[in-house]
Amino acid sequence: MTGTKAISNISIDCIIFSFHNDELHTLLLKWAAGKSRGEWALPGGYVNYDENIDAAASRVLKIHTGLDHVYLEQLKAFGDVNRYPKKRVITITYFSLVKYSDIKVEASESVYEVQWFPVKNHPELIFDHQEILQFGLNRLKQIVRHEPIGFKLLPLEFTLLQLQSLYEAILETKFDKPNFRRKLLKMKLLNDTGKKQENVSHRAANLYKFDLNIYEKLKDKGFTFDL
Amino acid sequence: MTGTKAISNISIDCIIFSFHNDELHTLLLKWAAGKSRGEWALPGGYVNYDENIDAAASRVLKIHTGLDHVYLEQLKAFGDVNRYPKKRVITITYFSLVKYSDIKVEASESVYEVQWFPVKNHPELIFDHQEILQFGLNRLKQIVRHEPIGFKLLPLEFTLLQLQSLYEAILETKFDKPNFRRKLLKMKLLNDTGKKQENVSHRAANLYKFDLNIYEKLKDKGFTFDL
DNA sequence: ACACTTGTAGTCAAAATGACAAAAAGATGT
DNA sequence: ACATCTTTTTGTCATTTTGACTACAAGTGT
Repeated sequence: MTGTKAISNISIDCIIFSFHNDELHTLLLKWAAGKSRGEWALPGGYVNYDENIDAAASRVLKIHTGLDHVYLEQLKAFGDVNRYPKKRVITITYFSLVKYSDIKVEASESVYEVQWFPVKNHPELIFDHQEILQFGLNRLKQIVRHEPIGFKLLPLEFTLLQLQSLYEAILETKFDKPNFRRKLLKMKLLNDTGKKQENVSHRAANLYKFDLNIYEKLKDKGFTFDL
Repeated sequence: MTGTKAISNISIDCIIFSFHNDELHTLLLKWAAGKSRGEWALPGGYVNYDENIDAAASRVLKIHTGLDHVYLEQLKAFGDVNRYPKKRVITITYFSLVKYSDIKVEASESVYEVQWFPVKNHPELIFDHQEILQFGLNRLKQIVRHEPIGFKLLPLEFTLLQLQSLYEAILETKFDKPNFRRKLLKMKLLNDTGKKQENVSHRAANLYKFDLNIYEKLKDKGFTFDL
């Protein structure tokens, strides 16, 4: 409470998910200073006294990705006594879904090394961050099946196969292509843009757009997105 | 850090759900001392320095219900700057599902008045507790549809109609009786106890028991409980 | 014996699902 | 220009699931 504005025992950690190369990725950073130099960790920071925790999470996210106004949702508070070795710190974790193309990873401060890692193949993480990431993955699996948020990981316009690959990566299953297409189109949540894929060496697929408005309307009428 | 073991800026609040009289209820308590005397609130308390947050939640739950080893899950951390008027306190909320018959409400300390209220008709709550309760209700709606936890609100042995009423209360819908029965029985998660209802002035219904073991096995094989 | 209440079984058309087959649309190479 | 290859897109079909009912069964209470 002297010069610092930060609350010393409450931190924020963010899992930042993106999807590219047919794999789900998460953004990790390597500490360049202090005792934990060289260790990989989730992006994080402390909550300030005059700052709501959601605002703190947004700030942390912005610092590390440059992004604002992104999907960001609280995951869980982790507060085991010894989760942080130096002192008792409870961390409130968030997870965020971003479009890979929106982020330029090299733009971060020089103190950190920042890198995307496939969630199925990433370096060891510091403290309880591995547990946090695992929890986030499970939560993502849950949510993605019952709410149409997968779209936030894709470009605005996408093909049905991209969408399918996304779900296959997250849910760790395979779908039948014609059936997946049928199911999604029947929901009427996708708008045909009329455009087609470009620069592919085969028949170009149609590009679709997710229509949030329609979804909101259907939801009011009792519709629930499922799988 | 002098005489008190409590961390002064991190609290716990619990939503305790139970089901009776065909309605979902939550346990509230009235403060008997201090500035907020006479106001209704969710059961809560502070986290101790040497205590994991989950343990703190269990302790709080036990203090107010006498119950141990109950379904208890973290809901969300609430941390708006001004949520608590006196100072900056972040509260980590939990929700619990208990069997009504397991709890004797009058057993609590004399400083509090403790009472069950239907979630659709309860007094005004202090601070942001109304928001917390609302969030908990929504979360319950979500979870109950995709995981078989509704059973934790019922006696060990229950009739299909009790189960149906429970779901109707939580989800705020009506189901067709024969269809609901068909669906649930097809899941094979209910064991017929052979016993029947007693002391009812009509045909006695069969009593069933939820089989957690079978559920775990099916889940491993990819089964998901749905609605 | 009768009505009354609630539980339980069964019917039936419509919709959804899962497993395919086949046609269509480009791109590429000869 | 043509055949070939790849991926998209459209269809088919048997099976399962759903939703809306009807009918029957088992008890109570009069």
